[in-house]
Amino acid sequence: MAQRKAKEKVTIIEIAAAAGVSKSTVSLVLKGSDAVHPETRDRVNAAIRELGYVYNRGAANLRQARSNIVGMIINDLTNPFFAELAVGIERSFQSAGYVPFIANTAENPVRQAEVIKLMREQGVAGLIVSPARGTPSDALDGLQAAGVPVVLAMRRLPGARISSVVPDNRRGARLAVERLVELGHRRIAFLGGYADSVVRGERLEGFGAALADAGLDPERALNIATAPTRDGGAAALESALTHREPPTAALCFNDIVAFGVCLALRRRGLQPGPDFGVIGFDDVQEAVHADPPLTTIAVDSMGLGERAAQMVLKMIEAGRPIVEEHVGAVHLVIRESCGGPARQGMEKRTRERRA
Amino acid sequence: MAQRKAKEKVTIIEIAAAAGVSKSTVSLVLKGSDAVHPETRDRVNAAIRELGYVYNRGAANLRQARSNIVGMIINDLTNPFFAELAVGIERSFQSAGYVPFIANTAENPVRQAEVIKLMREQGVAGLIVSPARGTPSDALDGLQAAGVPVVLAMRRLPGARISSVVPDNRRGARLAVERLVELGHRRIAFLGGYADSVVRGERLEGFGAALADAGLDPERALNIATAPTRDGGAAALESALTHREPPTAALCFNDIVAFGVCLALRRRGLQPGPDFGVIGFDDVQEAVHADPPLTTIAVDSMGLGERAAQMVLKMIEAGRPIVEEHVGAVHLVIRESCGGPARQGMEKRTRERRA
DNA sequence: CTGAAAGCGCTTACAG
DNA sequence: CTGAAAGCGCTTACAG
Repeated sequence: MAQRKAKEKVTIIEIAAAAGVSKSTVSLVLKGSDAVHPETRDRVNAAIRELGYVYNRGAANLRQARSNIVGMIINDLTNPFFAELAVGIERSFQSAGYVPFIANTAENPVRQAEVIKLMREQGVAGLIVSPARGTPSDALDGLQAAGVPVVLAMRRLPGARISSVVPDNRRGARLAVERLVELGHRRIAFLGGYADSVVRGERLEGFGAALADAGLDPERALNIATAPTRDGGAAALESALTHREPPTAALCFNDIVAFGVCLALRRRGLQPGPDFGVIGFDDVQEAVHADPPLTTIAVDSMGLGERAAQMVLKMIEAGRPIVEEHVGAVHLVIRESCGGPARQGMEKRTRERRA
Repeated sequence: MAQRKAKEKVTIIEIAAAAGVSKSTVSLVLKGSDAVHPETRDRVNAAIRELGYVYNRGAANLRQARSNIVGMIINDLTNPFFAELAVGIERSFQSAGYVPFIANTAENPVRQAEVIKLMREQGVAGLIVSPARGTPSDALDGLQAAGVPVVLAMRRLPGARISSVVPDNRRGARLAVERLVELGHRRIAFLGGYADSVVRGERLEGFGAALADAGLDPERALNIATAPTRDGGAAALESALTHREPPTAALCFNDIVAFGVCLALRRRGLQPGPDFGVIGFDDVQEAVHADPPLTTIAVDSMGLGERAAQMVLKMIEAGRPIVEEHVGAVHLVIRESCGGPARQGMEKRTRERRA
């Protein structure tokens, strides 16, 4: 019995006794109230140090009926793009005095449901979720109905009335197409990504709109859906090139797909850039080191994470749900994979924030 | 007041009333006790569903004096190598019925100390930490003394009596050197990584021992410490090549450094592999897609994560600290960057587990 | 500025 | 198999 824990747990009662005050006073000191005499405060703090007191947040939260823990649920933590989102979120919450907990769903909606339940049982004050693929649009309804602030990050849930923070996918795709058109391309394909992905839908929309604005027919543009992987990208390119009117350039669903496209291109002896224009999406860390360095649409995932956290914080403060959609700015980072001169300046601007 | 939360919180008291039983019975149902009459159980469960009851883990943990939350503290979540570790840990804990929470320290020992404190206040039943660079060896002493199971992952803390799960760095380095020697190299350098890193020390030890076994003088081998980054790798290579007796191959501190070395090599018109042997360490996801595909030492980070979780679980169950060191197997993955024929078979074996 | 008392939502013996 | 009572470690009015 005594060996279970090295020490008995010390509570505010012991602290109160040691400092010669009441529990209430200790509690006030703990929360930094200035209604306590400085000398008393020092005495209490000394006792806390001496006895090795550890604050019990569970007990505090129970009484307070509000917790300082917030959660974030991420679809794929091994993907640096989402890991950065998580880090941005974490940072904002931490500096606001909240305790952020991260959970990973590995793109599994079932696991996601479990994690949501757990977070709720843990009494989170708010939640940010980057939903797993295939998340039903009512997955967060229970939480919302219970008054827990929720915001969606990176991926919207069609049909759900939930705040979201997503990059401007349409505009990003448009910027890419405009660049390609500027370089003289007329047959531009959209390559890779699952057909049912909401994000892909948005990117495809921007793609089509930009094509139309350039006087090109979106209907005739090749649109090939595949897994959002390197292999998927390679397969998409192969398929595109067998077309009777093969494209001369492509906007890829994301950078990973673009890497696959470049790979397949080189396998065929074609050089990404001069021989076939390739533009990615996301500007993952690898993009700048790829061969050739990838032209892509930069999405500031860490910044979006911070924004999402701020939205949750705002709702917690307001004490009521606020539904708002934040669409984050994106910009074209010109490197070498789309042909034309690489402009070092733009690339620097994006990368420096990492340091 | 009524608008703060959409619903009043429903507790087991309401459930008990609705089901016509006492609180205790509801509690038993909640924990799946089989001492409750099936019919009663169903009645309680129905009430739970109808009233939208949410279990309050904080309250439960308070009374139980044991919690089901476990924590993991990761030095750099944006590094996929560590993200995979986290995912492995999470998976094991989850299937054991624990609620794992992840926190990121961004290699900052100060932040790490805060996070440790927070986790402790939250009442974690156990903790896994992949320590930030520069973590003092007594950083976890408080937790340990309080009887909280702790295990170190990936990085040991010299001088601390804490369980750890780390890859076999010495053996990995040895395998790499043996391969290089086998390919005919005699002047082999060790490139990159911070000089004060414990991991680097271990890898360097294996490097030296293997050199000695091959009849080469470890003292004469070039050993250049730099930041563990691409730039660091490139700089290390440049510096190595200016040496009066330049190496013909290198074992790099990790894969990222190796990428930098390859980059610098190509910049000089040298081809990694045929012209200069390069071996990395870790086998990050990028390694297989690099140009050329990187020969490296595979470290199963997800597997190490699972192992670390099991150790924590074991300690929780035992109710007392157990100090043990697990050294995870590593193996050489031969690709193209070290010259010689690439053996596809071996590579496959490593990669398939990801799927 | 400080103290006594009640209560947050559960679990845990202990009766029955 | 079920119920009444106490208690986990805090915070919160409310007195003084």
